[in-house]
Amino acid sequence: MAQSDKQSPLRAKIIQTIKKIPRGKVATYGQIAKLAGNPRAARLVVWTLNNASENEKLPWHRVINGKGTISLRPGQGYELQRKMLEDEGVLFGMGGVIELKNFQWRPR
DNA sequence: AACCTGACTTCGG
DNA sequence: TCCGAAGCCAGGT
Repeated sequence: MAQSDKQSPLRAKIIQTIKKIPRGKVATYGQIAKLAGNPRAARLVVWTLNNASENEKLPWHRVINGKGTISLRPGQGYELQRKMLEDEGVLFGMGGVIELKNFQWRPR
């Protein structure tokens, strides 16, 4: 009853989750979506980042896709994100692939 | 109101 | 293992 929540609770949840990603680690869109409560909201994470990344100061660079690669395209922020991750200690393999088994954030 | 887009994920061939 | 299509959520046009 009572639908007092008109805003999207997921959006706030997603933001909080991303803010919890520790430095030197990365998380996937699906992972964040799942932690936020909707494993199917991977695309919602994208939308949220684009809208709140600067407002909430989110570590958007720590969010990558499930393949372990940066989803951004060269010239669209790819180089920047990669640089920021490398600066935190995240290593890239051939093809710009990050070993998730070593760098993926694991909340407990 | 309908269609399209977006830094995705998952399944099938 | 790689490629293509479908599914998902919300906002913009």
